[in-house]
Amino acid sequence: MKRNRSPSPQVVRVMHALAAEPSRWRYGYDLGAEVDLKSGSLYPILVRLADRGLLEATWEPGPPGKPARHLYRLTAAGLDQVAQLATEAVAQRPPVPHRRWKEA
Amino acid sequence: MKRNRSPSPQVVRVMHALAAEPSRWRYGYDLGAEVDLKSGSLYPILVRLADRGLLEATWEPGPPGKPARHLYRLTAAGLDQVAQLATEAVAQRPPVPHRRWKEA
DNA sequence: CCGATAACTCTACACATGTAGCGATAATCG
DNA sequence: CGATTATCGCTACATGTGTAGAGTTATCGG
Repeated sequence: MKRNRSPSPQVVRVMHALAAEPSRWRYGYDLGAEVDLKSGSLYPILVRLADRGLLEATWEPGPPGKPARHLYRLTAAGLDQVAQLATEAVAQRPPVPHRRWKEA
Repeated sequence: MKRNRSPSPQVVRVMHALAAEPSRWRYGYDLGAEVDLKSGSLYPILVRLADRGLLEATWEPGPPGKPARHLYRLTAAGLDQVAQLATEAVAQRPPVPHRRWKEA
C-alpha cells in the first residue's frame, strides 16, 4: 500500500533552504553543508523530492578534475508545499487532534 | 640549484605499472590501487613525471556526477627510462661505487 | 665528509556524487 | 489499540581528482 508520510524535520530543513531563494539552483554538497546533512541522507531526500515533482533537477558540467554538479530547485508544487508547511506550523496551537499532510 | 634525484621506489612502482602495457591510458585512482599509493602521494608523482616529459596526459570526459579522469601514459623517453632502470638493476651487483641516474 | 636545501613522500583535507544495507519510525487496516 | 510493513534516515563505503603543509631524504658544493 502507498503511504503518505508527513515531511520529516530533515526534509523540512532542505525545503526551507531551497525556499530561501527559490529561483536559485542549488547542489547537494552545498545544501548538505547548510542544512547539516551527510550525503547519504541528503541525496536520497533530494531524489525523492524530485520524484514527487517538488524539485526540478539539472546538471552543471563542472570543470575538469571535479565532478559535475547535480542542481536542484523548487517547482511551483514545491513552493506550495513549503507554504502549506508554514501554515500548519501556525495552526499547530489548537488541539485539533493530529491532522497531517494531505495529498493535493 | 637544480638537483637530480634517482627515482624513488614509489616512482619506480608507478613506472613499472605503466610500462606493463605502454599503449594503455591509465588514470590515478586505478593506478593508486594497483601500486598502493594514496592520492596525495600518487598525483604529485604523476604530475612531476609528466613535467619531465616521461608521461603524456589527457582528459577523459567522465559521466555526470563523477569527475573527469586524468589519463597518463609513458612517452618514449619514459619507456627508455624504465629500460634504463632495469639495466641498472642487473648492474647493481658489481661494486661500482654508487652510480646514479644520469640525465639523458 | 658535511651541511644547506631542493626534492620528495605522506597525512589530512576539500570537493562532489551516489549506493547498500540496517535499524528506526510511522501510516494504515483490522 | 496494536501489528504490519512501507518509507525513511544514517553509517559506511566507493569513485575520482587534487592541494596544503609537515616532515624526511639525499644531492651537490665546498
